[in-house]
Amino acid sequence: MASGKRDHLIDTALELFCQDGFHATGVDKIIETAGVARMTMYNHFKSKDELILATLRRRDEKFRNGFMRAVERLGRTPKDRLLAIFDALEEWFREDNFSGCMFINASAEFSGTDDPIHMASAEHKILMRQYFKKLTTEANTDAPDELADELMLLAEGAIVMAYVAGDANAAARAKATAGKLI
Amino acid sequence: MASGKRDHLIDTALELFCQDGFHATGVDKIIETAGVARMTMYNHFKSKDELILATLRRRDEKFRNGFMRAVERLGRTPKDRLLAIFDALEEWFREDNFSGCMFINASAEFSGTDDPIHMASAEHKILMRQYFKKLTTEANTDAPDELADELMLLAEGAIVMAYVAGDANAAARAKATAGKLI
DNA sequence: ATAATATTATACCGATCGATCTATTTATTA
DNA sequence: TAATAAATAGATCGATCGGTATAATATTAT
Repeated sequence: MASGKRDHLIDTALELFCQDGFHATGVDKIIETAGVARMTMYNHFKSKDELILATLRRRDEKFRNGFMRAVERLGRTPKDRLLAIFDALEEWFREDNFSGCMFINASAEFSGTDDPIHMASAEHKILMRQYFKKLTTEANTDAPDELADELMLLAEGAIVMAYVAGDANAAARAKATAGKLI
Repeated sequence: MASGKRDHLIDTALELFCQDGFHATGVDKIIETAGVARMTMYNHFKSKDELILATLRRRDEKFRNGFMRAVERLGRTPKDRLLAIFDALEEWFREDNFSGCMFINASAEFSGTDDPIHMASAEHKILMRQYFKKLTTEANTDAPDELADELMLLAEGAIVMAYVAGDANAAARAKATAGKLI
């Protein structure tokens, strides 16, 4: 069980980073919450930034997998799944610990385009767009590329409105708008 | 000129907060960059959070004014101005110091819905939406409320894609999508 | 000119930041 | 059981954090 501590550290940091942000979450709090010695953390991660990158990788993996499963659950046919995107968003927004998109938040704190953390966030968005394109392609839409871009804009817009403006109906409105475009 | 120092402090902090974020920007750096004594800052602002709130108020004022003037410049008729929204976004995205939406970034660092800073960010988005509704109403569109919401989703989505994913064409694609909805 | 106000520089506070070192103990594996 | 690796607690580091106290200096208005 060599990686048990490492996994636990990532999960703990993931939760704290989502709750309070990256700069606002100190290493002390992470290791104390994880119940792990300080050097254990620095054995697994060269620096706090490396730990942040590890949490982003895990979040991307967990989030995208969960999102894809939600879309498949909420939409039976390939065409239904295009709109199910926004039902999945709705479920996400209504989670009691919803704290926006971790990657948008990470980009906000690490603004440099060349910053590895910012780049990891960009990569996540690109992967989400790829998934959207897969959905539009499987649904046999004309111009699947264009539609994927449009769905992406609506989805990201809904995330911002839900989180920043506290708009609980953002997902539903984005869904209605997507319906017009499909 | 009692408020000269205060204004200068706000402008300086505004720039630094946009560049590096809120938690990452220390009070020391702000006063040093502004060329102002430490106590001068604490005479005008009770705390760093108060200074942050002041910068957000100024940013909201400056940004919305600038945005409205850009829309009027880029679109002659009320109907043109609906699409000019996205030309204004395009200009913004192409600024060399573009660092995303300050209010989205602020929400990322101050996640509590009841946090004054988060609430100020929410207010900005609400005011932007109100402006969009004014535009859709003046353009005599049917369902101006609904269209304003849709334009808002597209605009926010474009901001995220431009900043996080570095998508330079996000504004243009949002514009094309808006064209279908109008 | 005088009184009130604003701004200055500097020292200081306790707390926390990220990170390193050491020495000891606990697990794992050979 | 012996050798190896992982994890522990705790001290320590220099730097920075947000915020305060003080006393001298400018500025402003009466």
